[in-house]
Amino acid sequence: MNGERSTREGILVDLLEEFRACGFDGVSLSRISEVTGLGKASLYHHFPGGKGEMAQAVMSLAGDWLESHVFSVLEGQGEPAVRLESVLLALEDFYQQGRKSCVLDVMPLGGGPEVQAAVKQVMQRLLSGFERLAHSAGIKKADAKARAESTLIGIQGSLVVCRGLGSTSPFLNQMKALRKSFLTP
Amino acid sequence: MNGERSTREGILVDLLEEFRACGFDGVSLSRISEVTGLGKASLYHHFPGGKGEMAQAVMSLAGDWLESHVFSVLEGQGEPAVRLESVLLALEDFYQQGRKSCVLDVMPLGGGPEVQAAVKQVMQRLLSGFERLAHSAGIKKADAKARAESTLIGIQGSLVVCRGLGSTSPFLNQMKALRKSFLTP
DNA sequence: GTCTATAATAGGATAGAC
DNA sequence: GTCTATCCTATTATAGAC
Repeated sequence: MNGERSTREGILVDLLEEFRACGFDGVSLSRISEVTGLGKASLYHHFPGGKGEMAQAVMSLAGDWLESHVFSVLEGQGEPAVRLESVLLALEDFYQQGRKSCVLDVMPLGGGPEVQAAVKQVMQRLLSGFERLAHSAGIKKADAKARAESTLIGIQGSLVVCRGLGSTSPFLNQMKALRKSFLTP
Repeated sequence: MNGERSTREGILVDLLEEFRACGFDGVSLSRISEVTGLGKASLYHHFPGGKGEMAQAVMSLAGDWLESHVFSVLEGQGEPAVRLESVLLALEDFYQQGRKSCVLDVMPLGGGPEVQAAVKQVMQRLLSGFERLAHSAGIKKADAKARAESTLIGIQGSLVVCRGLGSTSPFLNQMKALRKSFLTP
């Protein structure tokens, strides 16, 4: 159960944790009822659309978080190296050094068309954001695009491998590699 | 429904497709009954342990496939470049150029301890196999280890991104990158 | 080995009182 | 806004005939 009980925002924090830990199909309303401390009927008061709406709201929350911690930095101004470091620190925090899975990985299966559309949109924005960061550091367009794709792949893949191995080092190694080579010509 | 109907092997091929498309929690026995053309009771004849045993059997099938198409090559003899190409072709076929998800990604969530152990074991074997291939091409141990990890991450990550974007190019780009740089000093 | 039928449970969702 | 109680359906699983 979260600190901010009973507000939609407080519930959403719990929902995000559950959904990214178990995936859409792996989360049950009974379980959500437990972790939030709210009865099922109360959950339907906050999310009349049921589990599907909860999933969409979680994607929306993740999108908001990315907006303020990642997109705004990637698409903003300032030293490329500083912006990169800021984004990587945010990601390390969000994924808890590789202990937590990514909603972009676990939500599409079973999540319905709206969730899948949200996943696609977020991935595209991440790609263009990283591309822009690389480009603003003087890296040529085609190369910047390739680096952005490799970066998204590296984040997602390392989280998958961390989950499979029960280790955080693949993610941490990946972050290290990005620091070393993302902006290097 | 598969060609080899009613044999455990034939059923398993269908099971693999379902499980990797929907994940453990996303697959229902009704659905399995549909795609195999067998009644639920018949499924329990082949897999007395139910859904959990089916999942373990699928991991086992995937393991067998990897054994003959990937592990045996990575751990075998021959020109490194030839072995690499052989493995990459096998993977492109298995994942249908990026259209199919990997069980190592989608099965751990909900799959139970046995499935998770199988995932871990397979990932470790892939890591040591790719490391060995790199090492046999004259790449130093630490570098070979890092390349192996990046390779597994690249495969898993690109499949996640393909699924999210509804495109096969991330996976195909990743394969191209491996061909270009995995064995390059 | 496969079927029909059925049990037992869990899941998502709603009604209506407070 | 939250609760208890309930509904309906889907799900996993089994029994027993053929």
